[in-house]
Amino acid sequence: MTGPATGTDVKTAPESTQEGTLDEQSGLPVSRVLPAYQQVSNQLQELIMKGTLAVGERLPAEGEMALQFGVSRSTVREALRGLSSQSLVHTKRGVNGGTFVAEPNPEHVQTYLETTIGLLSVADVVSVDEILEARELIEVPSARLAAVRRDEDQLQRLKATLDTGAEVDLAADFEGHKDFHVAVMEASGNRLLEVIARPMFSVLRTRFMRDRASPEFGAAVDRDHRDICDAIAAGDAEASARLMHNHLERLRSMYERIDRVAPAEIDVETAR
Amino acid sequence: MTGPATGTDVKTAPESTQEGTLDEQSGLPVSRVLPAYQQVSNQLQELIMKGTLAVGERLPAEGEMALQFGVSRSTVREALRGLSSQSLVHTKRGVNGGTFVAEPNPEHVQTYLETTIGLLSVADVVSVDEILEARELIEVPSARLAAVRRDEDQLQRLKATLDTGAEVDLAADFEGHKDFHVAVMEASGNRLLEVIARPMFSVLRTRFMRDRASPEFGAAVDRDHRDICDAIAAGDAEASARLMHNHLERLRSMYERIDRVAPAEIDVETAR
DNA sequence: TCAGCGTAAAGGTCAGACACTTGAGGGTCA
DNA sequence: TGACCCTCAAGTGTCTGACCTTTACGCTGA
Repeated sequence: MTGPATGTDVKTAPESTQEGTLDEQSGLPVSRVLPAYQQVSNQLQELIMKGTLAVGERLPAEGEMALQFGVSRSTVREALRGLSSQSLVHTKRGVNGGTFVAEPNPEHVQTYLETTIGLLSVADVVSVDEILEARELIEVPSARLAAVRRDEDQLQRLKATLDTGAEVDLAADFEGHKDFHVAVMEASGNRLLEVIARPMFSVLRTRFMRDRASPEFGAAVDRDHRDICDAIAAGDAEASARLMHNHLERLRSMYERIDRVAPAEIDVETAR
Repeated sequence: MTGPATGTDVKTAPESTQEGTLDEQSGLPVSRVLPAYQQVSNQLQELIMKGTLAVGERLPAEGEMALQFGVSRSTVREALRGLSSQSLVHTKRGVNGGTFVAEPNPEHVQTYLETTIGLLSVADVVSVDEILEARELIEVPSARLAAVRRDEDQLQRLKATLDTGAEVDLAADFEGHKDFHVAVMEASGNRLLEVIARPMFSVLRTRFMRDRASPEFGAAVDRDHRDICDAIAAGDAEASARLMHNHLERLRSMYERIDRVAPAEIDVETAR
């Protein structure tokens, strides 16, 4: 079993700890000792990152870890809460319950990025323009890749996001619009890009509600989507990229119009 | 003041809670009630995201929150640990200490992404190829943007990453290589892209150690950097993009060669 | 064979106590 | 008057030890 904690008494190790802030001989606002829960958390995180604790492996029970680290169970629990909110571990109750090393999961990353980019955006650390630009940088080449790589399955799913016809209600329609872009990302065959791009959609969608968009606009968006889909289906990489570019330009102009009318109206739900 | 917690007794609200897993009528592995610390954490997070709790604002003391939420202090602390490990809050000890809503900070996001992408990579959820591809998608247009947007300051910093001459030791040299790419990202003027791209550098650097690269290779890399820098200085967008593309191709071929020799050797520190 | 029950292991929660940090305010001395 | 030190209090950090809740597993009896 080789318990993960190597009997390192946490308390007796306040030597070379570094904090989130500056340190290094300018020692002004830095308290030399990290809280015990931080140290425990760091040590466990390191063990996980190094692979010493394999994915899926069960950590010792909280009480045992407390003994091994030489701290109380509460301290261990606080450390664990931090790790679990980073999705590095997850816990199960009951017999055969315990704390397990979580398998890395893109969805968690997306959730995190969504809230974080959202916060960066409302705090104006990054502007909507920057998000739009980043989105374009990623989505245009993605469309190009999708045209070349998409398999039959992905193409079907892509088409399915358009198949809602014209008679469905607006809400579902706009959900479909988002799904379209997600489907393109998926067809691009690069999961990392997908993980990064999806949160951007969400943030933009949250910042601008769809209700501002006119029906004609919605129709234009729909047409764009169909054109892009056709290009991807035909395997025409350049056309896909070009059409996606134009499409995003259209969206950008809409965002800008909305932003002029109601600058930075936050948290209103839905939009494209 | 309006305490953030609206007196909602956590315990009396196990109704429509949803868990991270499935729910919705397939109720097999889902326990209906979220742990109290989760509920507290969720409520606080919502207050922060909605802006009800402003950035920099101080939350009530742990004991007070415990009263307001109707839970024990330990439960509140566990909730807080989760939030603080997501960098949503931070705590300070001493008089005038407490828990404060953290201002969104790109560095935290980068740290998180670095560990996460690293894990996704070693777990083979995303391949090195995908990271390289994503990097290229982001860095090539970034070079293009940098050529157009860079101000004098950024240009100086960019040049500074090259100025190490030829006589410095290898380690510093390779640090400089990384700095070069960071400087290009910075000159692109899009902080979101920077936040996303930097962790990719780090992950790649961690997966491949520099020692495998021959000296001639290092020289070639250096030449590439200088050429790119010149193009950016000249404001030649297309040349910048093209040169960056070629440069990344060169790097990719190196990564591939290394990977053939020593597939997936992890955590050896340094590389380009 | 199978339903039902009991049990024990492990996480979840609580209460209360004490230790440690650190800014503020006041007092002292030059 | 001004610099320094001391003390105090608020608030986080940590510990202890108890009890509750969840849940897989195995035993028991029909």
